[in-house]
Amino acid sequence: MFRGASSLNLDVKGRLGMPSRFRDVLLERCGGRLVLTVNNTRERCLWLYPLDEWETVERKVAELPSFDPTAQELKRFLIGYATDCELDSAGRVRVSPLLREFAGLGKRVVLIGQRNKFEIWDELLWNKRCEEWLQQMAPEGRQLPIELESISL
Amino acid sequence: MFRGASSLNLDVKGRLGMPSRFRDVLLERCGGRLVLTVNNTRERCLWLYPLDEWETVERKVAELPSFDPTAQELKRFLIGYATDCELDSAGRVRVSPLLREFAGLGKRVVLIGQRNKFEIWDELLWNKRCEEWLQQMAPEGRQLPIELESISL
DNA sequence: AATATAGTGTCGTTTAGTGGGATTTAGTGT
DNA sequence: ACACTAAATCCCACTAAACGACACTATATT
Repeated sequence: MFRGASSLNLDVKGRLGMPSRFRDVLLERCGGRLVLTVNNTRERCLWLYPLDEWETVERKVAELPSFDPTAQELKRFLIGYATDCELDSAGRVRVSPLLREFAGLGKRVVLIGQRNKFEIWDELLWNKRCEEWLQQMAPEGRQLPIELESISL
Repeated sequence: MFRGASSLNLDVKGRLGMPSRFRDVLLERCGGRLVLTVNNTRERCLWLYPLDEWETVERKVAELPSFDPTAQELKRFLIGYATDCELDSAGRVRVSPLLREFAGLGKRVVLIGQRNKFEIWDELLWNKRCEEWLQQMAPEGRQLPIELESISL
């Protein structure tokens, strides 16, 4: 399972070097074959899946009801933007201009491990969202969803 | 279980020496393998878990509902920033620049034992918050949550 | 007072991260 | 079908940061 944040930069050719701690795992698990797509749910970032994991996700999404507009859109974006890619000899993946544009990726990006996948954010955007999140959390009387009220970490 | 506060400093490379009283326990319990992440709930500090303990926490967080925005963000931060680390030969852990920045850690930090985990604070921030807490606790008629009303210390 | 040990700083080696050039491939127009 | 252009891929090289080992100092302990 993937975790941890890394601050990285896209080079002029749009390549993103995966942190070395993930390379061996990815090579062994799926031969370095990955799928890069967009996250169109609330946040503007990219999702990076190992190929095998992607395939189960894709199946799940494909099976959503065909007449629900929300499901349709999810399907259209998630599957529509999904791009196969492979780690090069230096452990990098290429991020196409289309995907870069969608997520507003500049030179500096942040890679966030999220268990079965990674999220890729523009660094400025990520920092901005961090600030917003922390401010939202601050108020004393904040209403928390029921599951969080009682969680102990 | 971990208790007690220590005032320590990060060296120029961002390494933090664990107080010796914890080293043997940590080595024995989880081979010195730890997970360092952010606390994004109201306070700005880092959390340091023994690997085994972290895994149960991660599982709890991962199981939160996927469509609740608050739970989503909790997951994004807690798991997103979680960094595996290991005690070096001198009993130190490296704190990445990203994590240092998030928690505003300067040279002087405070390590607080909190039973199943540690908290790591910038010392100045910690002192400031201590003052604030002490002042908040003072008022006589302060409203306590129901669970605290009846606790016996 | 002498010894041990915790805490911290420093040095040298390794490797991760990144940039750049050369070759190949694909796309486009004539 | 061929040529031309642009982009993608491969390969090598450089730099800076991470890692491991060692050393020093101050505090605590016998």
